[in-house]
Amino acid sequence: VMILRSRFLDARRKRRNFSKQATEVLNEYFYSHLSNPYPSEEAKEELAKQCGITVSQVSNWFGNKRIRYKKNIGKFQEEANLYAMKTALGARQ
Amino acid sequence: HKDEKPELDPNNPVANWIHARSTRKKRCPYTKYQTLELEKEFLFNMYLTRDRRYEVARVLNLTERQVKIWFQNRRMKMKKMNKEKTDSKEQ
DNA sequence: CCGCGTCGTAAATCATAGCT
DNA sequence: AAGCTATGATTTACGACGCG
Repeated sequence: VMILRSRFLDARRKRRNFSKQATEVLNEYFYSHLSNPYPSEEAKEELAKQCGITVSQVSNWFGNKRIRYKKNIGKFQEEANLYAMKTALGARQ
Repeated sequence: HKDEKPELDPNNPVANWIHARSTRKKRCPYTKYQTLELEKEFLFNMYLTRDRRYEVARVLNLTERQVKIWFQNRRMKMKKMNKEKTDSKEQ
């Protein structure tokens, strides 16, 4: 318990980038809902659980992602194609 | 197919997103002094009376609308902080 | 109908983690 | 190691909707 507690406090003191896997999950949702990338509260909770982050952090991530994507779609084209392909392959099974 | 969304323009995915109106005032960060005074007022009471709002706005050179919105945002911030505190407490 | 409440968000900005 | 950029968080400002 103390370990978990101190880990939480440390995490607040020092921001860490999210794990590769977490970012993967968030990007998959983002690009597979590109025409409406606004997860419901329930969807946010599910994403938070999958990513091991809080719902607030999921909201922050989507807010940042939407505005940064919109501001420079070209920069994200490669990433968009990658995840589009990923979900297309995933949909086959 | 599971295309339940009426995709209007596949070439412009952003078209359907929420966009701020062009008339929206650009965000203008408040000074340390303004923020400090607003925090002091918030400590005094989380909700403004009409004449406190007028007075705070006058002293800080903000509009009454800005002061009103600052308090609204500040209450939401407090709520978020409380939630995080209680969330970490249980288990 | 008004005015202020919350909720969710846009957009700008802040802070700094982590590359190059 | 320094500088730079990407990334997560926070700060203003609204739109949508609710209540009295």
